[in-house]
Amino acid sequence: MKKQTSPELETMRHSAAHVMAAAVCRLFENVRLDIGPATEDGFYYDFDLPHRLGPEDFPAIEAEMAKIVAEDHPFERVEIARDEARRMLEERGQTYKIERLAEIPEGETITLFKSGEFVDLCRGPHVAATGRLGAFKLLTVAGSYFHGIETNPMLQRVYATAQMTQADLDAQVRQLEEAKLRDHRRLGRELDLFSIEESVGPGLIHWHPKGARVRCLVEDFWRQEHFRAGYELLYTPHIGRAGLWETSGHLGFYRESMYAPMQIDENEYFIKPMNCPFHIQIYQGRRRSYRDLPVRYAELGTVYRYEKAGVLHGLLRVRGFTQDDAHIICTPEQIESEIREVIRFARAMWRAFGFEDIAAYLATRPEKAVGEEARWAQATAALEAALQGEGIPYETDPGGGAFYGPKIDLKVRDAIGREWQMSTIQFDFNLPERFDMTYTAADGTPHRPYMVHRALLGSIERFFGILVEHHAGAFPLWLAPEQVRVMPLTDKQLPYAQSIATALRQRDFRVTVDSAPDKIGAKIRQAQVEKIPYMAVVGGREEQAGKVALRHRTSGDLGPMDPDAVIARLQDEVARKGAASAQE
RNA sequence: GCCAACGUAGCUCAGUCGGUAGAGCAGCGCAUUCGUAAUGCGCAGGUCGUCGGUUCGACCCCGACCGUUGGCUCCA
Repeated sequence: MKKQTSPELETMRHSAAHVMAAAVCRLFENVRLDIGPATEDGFYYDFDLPHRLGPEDFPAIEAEMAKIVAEDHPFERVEIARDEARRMLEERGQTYKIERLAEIPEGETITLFKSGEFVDLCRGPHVAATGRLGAFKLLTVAGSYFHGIETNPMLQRVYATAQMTQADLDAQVRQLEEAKLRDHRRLGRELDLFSIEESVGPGLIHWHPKGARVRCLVEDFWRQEHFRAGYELLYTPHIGRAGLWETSGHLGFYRESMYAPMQIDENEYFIKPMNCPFHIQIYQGRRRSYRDLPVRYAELGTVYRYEKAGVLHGLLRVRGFTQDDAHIICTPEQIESEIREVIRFARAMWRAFGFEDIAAYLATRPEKAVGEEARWAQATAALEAALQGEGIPYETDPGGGAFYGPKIDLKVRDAIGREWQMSTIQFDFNLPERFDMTYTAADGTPHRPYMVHRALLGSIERFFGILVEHHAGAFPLWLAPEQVRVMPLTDKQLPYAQSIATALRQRDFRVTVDSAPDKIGAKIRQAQVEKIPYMAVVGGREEQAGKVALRHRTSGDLGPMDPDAVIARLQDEVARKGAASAQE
């Protein structure tokens, strides 16, 4: 996957951030600056000032920026000694900048950038002069902790965007509008897929019939593919005793994400934030031989995690969700082929759902880690070899792994170019130790198995949200909650319409009949709004000929067809799954 | 949790200066039986997020709480 912004654009955006900061300094008193980088789709600048910035300030700031652009100040790069920089910042009361200065490593050249009266400690680069900015627009203001640390003071961050030309900016605004139309929260309500009820609680999902139907289809497919790939499926409880979570270590380092315990008889129980301890119990239920390995346990396990109120977001970030979890327990000899299988599996799964563009991130051993170095090395090598063997482009994040093992995260790109991380393949050197997991090797002695957590879809809730956005609510035929709507032109064709619906239902299609006394145009509009893939219009002509006039939601009128031909066409499209949807 | 904005009918939104609310769509009823994205007429629908305060009087002003949105942090 390639970056979507060019270095020129980034430079221009960063320069725009300086201009915005300069404008804010002109308009308000006592502005202390932090930093103003370019981002993937714009830029921001963090300030601390007594005035509370709000959208009502934007027109003035934008106007001042336009003035600075018109003044066309050159961006002047000045190298400066550290002491001198410090003195200058102290004079100006730029406390955040002084801290930033202290973080610059010894020996690195310190530079300032001047544009008119505005001076900022900055590495650059910048455009030649403030007159060289493209089109820009302020977007929102948000709070942001200095350095992103909660105990630090909160700064005011102004988000903005900039493009080389006004046309590009307009295009970006259109793209934002497009994303808004695809928003799964909006479509979830409009298409009656799911809801979140204030009376029940935030972050808790209610699947309505249509959403539940899609989920069911996703899960059926998921189960079928897992059996085919040699997994065993498990169901495990939703709660477990405190002792279990002590052994697993969750109460030690994960407690703030777990819900308060409940007292049952004399014991404390916790609702599960993860499925792993239960799977391990099943593994531990009897002695395991090397001949039993690999063990592949999979579960659509619903877990509950406390998420801070401010981070909840539709289906993408919730408090109760269903992981498509699996644990692979295997010998050292098996790990490479097992990882490779998982990657293949993930890719096939994504393809079925219409996602082709995949990239990977390999995260290696952090400073603080458990487990022997040799195991880390072997596991990391296995992950890398599998990525190379499967020809998946990847970036390495050195030291980015969890303390308990290295991992690969797989990201997919959706229909409008956004990247989503869902699959994760994660070694765990911690739990096998804590639970003292073993298998008996060929030599009769106990050995410690390797354990891998993996999720393909991530969470069913989140995956469903992404699926809705990817397809803009127009599910491919195999997933559509309603696949065909039969529409009699008048009441006279109602019995014939029913017979067509029955014939399709007998072939397992999801069909309804629109028997409302509306005109055909209104029925079609309704079905289009509901994003139903096929409409079967039946009037007097069709009834006479024993046909239906098939209409597709994007291709339009397909003309009269024999019911058998319709069935053959739909069966073929269902069989092609994601491949079919890509053509739409 | 923190910063900011927001919360009016099922949905989208209007509501002037403080004098207890209105539209479109959806719903329901009646009429219409129609050829590929909206047939007409009528009816009904609200503790203005919740609680408290100010006021003769609060959708409107103030406070607290709940929720939503955009961020910060973290992640599936």
